[in-house]
Amino acid sequence: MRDPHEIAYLVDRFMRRISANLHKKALEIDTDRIGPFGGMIILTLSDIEPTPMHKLVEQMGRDKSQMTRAIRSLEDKGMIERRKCSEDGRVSMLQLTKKGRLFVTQIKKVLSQVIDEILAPASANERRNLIEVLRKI
Amino acid sequence: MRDPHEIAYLVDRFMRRISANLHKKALEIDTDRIGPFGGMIILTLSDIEPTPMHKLVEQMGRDKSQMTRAIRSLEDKGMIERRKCSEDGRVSMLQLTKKGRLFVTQIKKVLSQVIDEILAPASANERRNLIEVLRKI
DNA sequence: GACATAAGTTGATATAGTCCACTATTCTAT
DNA sequence: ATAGAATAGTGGACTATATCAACTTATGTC
Repeated sequence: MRDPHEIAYLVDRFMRRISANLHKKALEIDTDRIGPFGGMIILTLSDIEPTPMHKLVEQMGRDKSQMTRAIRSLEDKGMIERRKCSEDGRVSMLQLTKKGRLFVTQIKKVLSQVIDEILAPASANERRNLIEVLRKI
Repeated sequence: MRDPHEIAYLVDRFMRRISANLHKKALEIDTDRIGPFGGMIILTLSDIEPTPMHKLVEQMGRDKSQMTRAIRSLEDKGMIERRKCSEDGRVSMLQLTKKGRLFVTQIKKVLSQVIDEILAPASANERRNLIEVLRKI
């Protein structure tokens, strides 16, 4: 690695481009003002639901108090449902509502466009490798 | 690409791990409470200084008003110097102070440790490819 | 010189992240 | 069986980042 910080810089740029492009394109579908963080939660949830909150926190690497508030906001907007876990009185199980699931399909559509645009300069092979390495680490 | 959002998710995780690990290790050297954004600015600046502010804004993909404030804060902490450009009365030229440059060498040291740890599971070849693809896009 | 444009600043507001203390459960070891 | 540790989630206070629009000053253009 030539410059130790170059990779941090590149990854930051990459993430930032995704956010910026997504923001532009998602304005029309994000009628409830879910925002990027909310969108990320819903996407993650769609992979692992139903799930207790602490799993989501772990998966996303966020602070739990932050998650509490974000979840409540999404609940208020009708995207997420929470119910008490019967086996463990401490945990809330989270899952998407019908509205939430519909929203997920919309975000995925837009997101895949955005990612596709950004990855355009890379060959199919390079993309595969990129994803593989990212998974590994 | 199997899941359109997987890559966004992976990149986010990657960036987040860098930030979190860096945060832990950088507490001792960040005596002035520069913070992650400030650190990023100083690193970027070390590559392109001296530079007008709008170049920095462009390079980092941030909002210019945000940059104004961050720069002033770094100036107050003695990391950055700004002087008027003689050719164009509108632009401020930015460059690191001696203190700023010293700080850069410290961050780089810590950052390279962090990146190295995170990239540990990837082979040298994979790392090279990763960086190359990121540069391309 | 009138006018559009660009660099940077300021204000207001919104969103995200951090840290700590707290409650209510559940687990563990005696 | 129960005292004490650990875990899931909540709430408060605070800081850091981000966004957007209005504004000032200086440059370029016609």
